Amino acid sequence: MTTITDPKKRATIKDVARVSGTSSATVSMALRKDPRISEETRRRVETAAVEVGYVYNRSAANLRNQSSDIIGLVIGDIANPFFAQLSAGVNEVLTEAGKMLFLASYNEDPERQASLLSRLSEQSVDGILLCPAFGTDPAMVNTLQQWQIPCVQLLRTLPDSPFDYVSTDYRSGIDQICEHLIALGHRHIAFVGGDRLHSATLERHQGFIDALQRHEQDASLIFHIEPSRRSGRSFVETLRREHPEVSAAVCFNDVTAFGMMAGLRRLGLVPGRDFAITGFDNVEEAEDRIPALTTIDSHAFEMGRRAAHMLLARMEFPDQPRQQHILPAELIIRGSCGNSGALPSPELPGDRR
Amino acid sequence: MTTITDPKKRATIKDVARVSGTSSATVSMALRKDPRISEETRRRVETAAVEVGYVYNRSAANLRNQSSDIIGLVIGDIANPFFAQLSAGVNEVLTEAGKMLFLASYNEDPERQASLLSRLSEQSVDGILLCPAFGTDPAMVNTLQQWQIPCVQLLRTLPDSPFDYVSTDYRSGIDQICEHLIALGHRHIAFVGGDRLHSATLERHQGFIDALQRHEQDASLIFHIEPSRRSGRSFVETLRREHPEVSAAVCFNDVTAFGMMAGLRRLGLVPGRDFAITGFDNVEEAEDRIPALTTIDSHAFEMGRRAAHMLLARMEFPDQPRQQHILPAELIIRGSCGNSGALPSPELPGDRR
DNA sequence: AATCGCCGTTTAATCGTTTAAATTGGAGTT
DNA sequence: AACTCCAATTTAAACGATTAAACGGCGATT
Repeated sequence: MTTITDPKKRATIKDVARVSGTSSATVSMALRKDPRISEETRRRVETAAVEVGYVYNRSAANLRNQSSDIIGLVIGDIANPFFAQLSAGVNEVLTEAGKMLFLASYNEDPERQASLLSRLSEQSVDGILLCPAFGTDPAMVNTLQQWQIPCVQLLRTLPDSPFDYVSTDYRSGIDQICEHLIALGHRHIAFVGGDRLHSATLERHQGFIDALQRHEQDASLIFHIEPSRRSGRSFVETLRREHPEVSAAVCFNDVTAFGMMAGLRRLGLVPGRDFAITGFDNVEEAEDRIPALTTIDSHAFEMGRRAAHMLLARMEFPDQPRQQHILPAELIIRGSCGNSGALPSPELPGDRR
Repeated sequence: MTTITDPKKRATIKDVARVSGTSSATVSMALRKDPRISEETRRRVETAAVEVGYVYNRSAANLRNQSSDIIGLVIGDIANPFFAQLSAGVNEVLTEAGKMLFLASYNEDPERQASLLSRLSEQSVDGILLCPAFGTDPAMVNTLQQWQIPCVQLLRTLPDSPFDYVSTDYRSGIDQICEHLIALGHRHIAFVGGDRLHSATLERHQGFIDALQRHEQDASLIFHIEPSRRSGRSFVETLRREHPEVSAAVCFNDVTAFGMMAGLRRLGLVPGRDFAITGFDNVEEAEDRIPALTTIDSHAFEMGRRAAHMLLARMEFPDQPRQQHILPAELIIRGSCGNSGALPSPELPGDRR
């Protein structure tokens, strides 16, 4: 019914101009509701746009505007529930702000990270949320600065980074956990998990060492296994064999703790009674495990939201002073360390019979 | 040291042309290693590009090429570990193919889905991976077709959809589960979870009804609660009160099953002994729960990979016949239904004392 | 009646890359 | 010497939206 030049190609503002009897400039302004265009013309343009099935071409607009309304989210692994939660928080804020999200998951490979970052700069993304890989080339910081893309860093630091930063207080979190375990009477505590020594690992180590030394305990039992369920499970045997005196394990994160709990059961030990286990993150599963896991809430979703807000602010005011926000680590005491009032309890009715 | 016109603005092929003493066309071709450009010139161009800090401008290239090397992944909720796994699979294949990934998570809101899809078309994405929301306007299918964007549908069907499709055999999965439960002697079985009646829910219902009717059992106990941990947990009480005869629950997914297991414990019941529970998905947690969860593996990661491959194929051959791939549902028998040889077992050593 | 101002619209240049077509400079043929 | 051919490069025209500047028309002012 309409006069589109070629049904194969998508309609442009010129087509809309032709059908509405105006010029392309008018169409451009009308569609963006520029007050300089009269109400009446605007309506005419709008109906014409619908009629020809006009679809806004952002590539063209981006080229002209030197911007894209796209944000890049650069993370280690989207399959990790922690990052997934974080992404959901980021997504919520950015959707509201009308931005699209590039998911750049580099699988903990710094080279892939580098190529993803280049790609983002080629796309003229308006901003980057970066959780840098362990092994990131320190020169990357300069490169990012040269690109002049607003950037907020997450969870892991980089040497001499000038970027805004959002994280959880890992050090204090682990410190609190250790204090809790020491108060419960544990005298031989191990730290388990964290094979990549980025800041998120080192800060945990620091918290561990601080607390143990404060109480004049041995802080040398740090084991660098991959922080996963599988590794946690198989590591238990090694730990029991080589360090039978250890009565409590501070795990890098919740999944490592779950793995260790399973490993203990396999050896006939009951976590929370025969051995204390703690986690970090407070994923959903932590609450209804048996025993429920004592852990630190790291507020992944909220952190994603914060970081996104911070990036939007940085985009608006590129020259404002560097922002930094460390979310407090919140200790959540449940049953996995025993003697805390949570064990034995109705959570384990099966054990009673 | 170099002659960039304005240090504020990023260098273009023209800058590279000037510095290398060639033309912009030569630069364009040289950088893409077009064989028409001599080896020597290419090298000259390449060093000049590095010298001026040239960054490829994809907005410009996209405009000219009418393509973007971007794929849109449209899903319900990235925080859902199932979708997170799926995304990881998609990401793996697409990264390898040099595509970027738009994460479009619509939070189970069909309107947000619609606006995300428009946005994707505006961006001229090269393809879309769509897991459609419950409540998707049936006209959306036509709209998508008009946009002429290659599209692969995931997990959920749409009426009269012409798109390629990848999913798991939900129906057969639930059917197998029911057969298993019936063989174990259960005579009053409930289906729990699935508040949105998209195909992924209806197919499960169908499997449930098929199997139960085949054995002349009552197939009417279908409860439409939100398929989450929390809902599963609180639903147990209702179920026990209103249908005390029910001895087994077929859950919509694993997390609902975990919730129900926790709910049972709270009532002093031991899942796998006093009541049978099954899940769907086989998330990591299913394996080291106590008791371990009998479930169906739905291969989320692999499904993501498949869908991505299918989309790439569709992009290459837009006119090939419609592809469809239903991954077989694989029943994994563990301890949560009792009497299956898995209970009592060394998995529950704590109970023995 | 001439001038000014203003509103609504159009003209035309621009963003940076790609590519069909034109051009240049040799080498090879007759 | 005049020709063709070919390879290597350049010219110039797109792609579609944006926007500064120009324009036309009309009412108000002097």
